[in-house]
Amino acid sequence: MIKAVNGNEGTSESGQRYDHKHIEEKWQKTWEDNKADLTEEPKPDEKKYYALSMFPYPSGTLHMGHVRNYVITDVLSRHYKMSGYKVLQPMGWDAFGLPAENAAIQRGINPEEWTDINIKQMKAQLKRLGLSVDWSKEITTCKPDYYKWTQAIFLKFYKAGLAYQKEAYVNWDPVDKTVLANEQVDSEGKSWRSGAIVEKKLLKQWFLKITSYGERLINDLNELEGWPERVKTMQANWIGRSKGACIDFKVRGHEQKKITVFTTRPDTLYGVSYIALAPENSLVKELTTSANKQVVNKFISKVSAMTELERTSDTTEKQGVPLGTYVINPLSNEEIPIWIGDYVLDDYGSGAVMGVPAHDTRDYEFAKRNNLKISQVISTDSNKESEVSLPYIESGITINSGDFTGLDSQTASKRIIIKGAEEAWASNKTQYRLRDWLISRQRRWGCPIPIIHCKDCGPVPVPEDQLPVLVRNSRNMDSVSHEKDQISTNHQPSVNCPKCNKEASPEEDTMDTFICSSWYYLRYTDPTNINNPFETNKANTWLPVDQYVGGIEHAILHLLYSRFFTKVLYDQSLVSFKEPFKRLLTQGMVQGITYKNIQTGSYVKLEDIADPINPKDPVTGESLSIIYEKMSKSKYNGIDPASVIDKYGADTARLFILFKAPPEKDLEWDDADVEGQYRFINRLWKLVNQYVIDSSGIITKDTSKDDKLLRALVHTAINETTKDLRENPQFNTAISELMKLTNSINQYYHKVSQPILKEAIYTLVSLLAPFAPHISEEFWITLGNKTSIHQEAWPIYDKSALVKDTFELVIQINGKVRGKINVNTKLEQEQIKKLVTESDIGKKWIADGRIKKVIYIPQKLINIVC
RNA sequence: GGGUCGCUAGCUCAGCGGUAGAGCAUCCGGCUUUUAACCGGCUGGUCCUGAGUUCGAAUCUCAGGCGACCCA
Repeated sequence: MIKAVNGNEGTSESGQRYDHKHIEEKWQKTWEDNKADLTEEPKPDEKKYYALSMFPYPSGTLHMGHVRNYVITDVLSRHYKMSGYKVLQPMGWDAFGLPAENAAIQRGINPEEWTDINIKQMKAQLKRLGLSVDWSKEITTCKPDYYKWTQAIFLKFYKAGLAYQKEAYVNWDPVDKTVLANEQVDSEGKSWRSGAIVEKKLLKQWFLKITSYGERLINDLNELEGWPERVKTMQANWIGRSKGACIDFKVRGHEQKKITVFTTRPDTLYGVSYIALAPENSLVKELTTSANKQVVNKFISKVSAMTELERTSDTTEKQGVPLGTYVINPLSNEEIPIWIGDYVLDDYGSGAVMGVPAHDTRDYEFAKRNNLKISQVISTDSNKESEVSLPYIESGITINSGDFTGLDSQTASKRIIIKGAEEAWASNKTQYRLRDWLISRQRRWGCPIPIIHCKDCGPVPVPEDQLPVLVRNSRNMDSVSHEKDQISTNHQPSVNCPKCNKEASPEEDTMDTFICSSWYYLRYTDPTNINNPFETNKANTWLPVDQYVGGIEHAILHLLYSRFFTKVLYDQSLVSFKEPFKRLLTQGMVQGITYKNIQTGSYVKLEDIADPINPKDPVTGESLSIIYEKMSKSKYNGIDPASVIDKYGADTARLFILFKAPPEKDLEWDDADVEGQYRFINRLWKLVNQYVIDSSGIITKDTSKDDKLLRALVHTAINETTKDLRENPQFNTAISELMKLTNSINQYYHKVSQPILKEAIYTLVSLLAPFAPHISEEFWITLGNKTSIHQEAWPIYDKSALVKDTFELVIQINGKVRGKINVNTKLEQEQIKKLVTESDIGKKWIADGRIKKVIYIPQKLINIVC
């Protein structure tokens, strides 16, 4: 169905200068009036394309990273729409979170009003980009009509046993004053949001059982063919599957007690010289002899003050103290001392490790420091004990291992576990690094956890017909402190227990905002449903997302959580797919030029620099380095999208950001290149308008010989551009093709017949449409069409257009290019060989006519070896 | 330390067994309503290094160098 274009478009700007402001405003209004971007549901025989951008936090200002993200998604949406697909391209707001709450606390503003104002601002900025987003699907996670369903989904998890409360040592962010999930703390122990070093606190918190899905989350990565390899690797590393064994050590003198360790190297069992327990391990107290009690307690309190990073880092010294008790090695019957070590964590594995100093780096350091025995049990060769330097952590051949000596590591491990299984002290075990997802947040501006705590019944879910549990006190959040203990004294009015009806208290914490974003892509398919989070049919129609576009910073966090949610909903038969995002594109950063003083580390504003070619620090006079870094206020290198659109228009901004670099790479902002794109549009403007003038008066010429050449170039451009938009999108090369085609048309303009020229111009405008939607629409109308270019069909590649009568044959003699000749395509290899040997080039380079071998690549080249 | 990805014209990147290319910038010429725009044209490359495979390597293999990111 082709919609007629209404409005004031009948008057084109033909012949005048390119006025981007006027054209873009006109078309944005026309599209909105015509509801051009409403989603059409695909009929059973129609193909669908779900193009999704990671939705933004409504900070109020659009930055270049957003622009890049949404323009990429829009180009794909527009292309697939022209290619006959029914397309869903929605947009929404990840609207709960700290900036609104901090604004509320600091300035006494209502966080909801603050958020609404920001959304309004950002939406207006977004609309200037000319995105074909269907705004009727808009969702906002902080609105009750959305978070009601976040709560309903939480209760589904709860009822399935996937949400539970536990007292544990958790990551506490002292700046944002809330706990964090493990995924939200980086490898340096810093909060992903505030950058503060997190502390450990013992608190009772809500968790989601993501560990139950660890195996499926890692296995199904294999199905994600359209994901970047590095994102899959990062997720696999995060989940951290290791296959090994559990081994029980009996405690001497406590025959009923045993210590279980997990190890990936059962083959080193003969080399165990100590067992190290986590200081928090519950066995520590009863296994400590009275003589050792004092040092052990002292050590425990020392460790409790350390961060996880300090305890496990490679660079810190491994410390520990002995308990004074011993275990028995089940294989060698040797007595082995029990220690506690700072590098052993209680919540990983069983909170105990077997120390094999000869074959593990950290065990080696620990043994060296504490004078423990180091016995080598693995070597490269069964006879050469001294050949390897310790610690030797590779697998190899067992030595000094009793009945298991002389085996390779793999065989030894297998046999040792079999023996251990027979004697009931060992078993195979797969261990994951992934831990359960801590979702409680001690914040107000988040989705409330729909649980009521009753003294008699314990935690009780809020009945579904009473959802949503509304955000509390949002009107005067400024008056409320956020320390957990102070919130308690500032208690909410009590509620009644849904089970026993006695007085009870509501859960005070809110959910991690990553919960809200773990299912939003489903809500887009059915955003106004008042009975369910979404209708299963609708979700199954549109999902999985065909192309997801967003930043690499969510490689683990959001993408892992969303995959987890999808699998849970799949298990509850609410969706029919196991993975939400078929293809993922992680776009690179947009970087701005910075002038940095390397000595002082400070950044200098461009306006403070006298000579930008040879920049000097205005204070110290030192030379400044010119480097590109992610745009930010503190580096004075930000470019405001609004100012670029004002000056050059959205089409130029779109072309620049797409052309400058492949989508997954970082992009360096360069004003000169922006102007280059603006000039490109101006060249197009002249070409199209000149053609309109000429075509109205010109009588069709006879078909000339150049027709074929231009037509071949046109269809090459169709083919290349289409390939660049499919499979592995490369917008930079696609736009480069459009520039080449423009140059070709100018070159052949006066040499070809009218129908061929028309095909070339029409094709060029169609191919341009997804990239520069406003000017393409303008061109289309200027050319005399009455419908929207965005409703037209994508040009179809005609392979036969590329068939030529002659081709340029490259002549190689002994693999070196010596010349080229024009050859009729009908000639066979023998005829060509004759032609070449008799040519001037052949005569010159073929010595004495002795030809050893001829390699002929049809239509391309001939290589004569002599 | 491990993993992933890069290294091609001044810059940003294509090409991934068969003549090394595009855009921008530079330079030259033309034109005009000359602090500049536009049009046309020319330059410009040990394809990071070394070895191997091949009739032929930017492209495949191996080793090394440099850089980015992630994990430890």
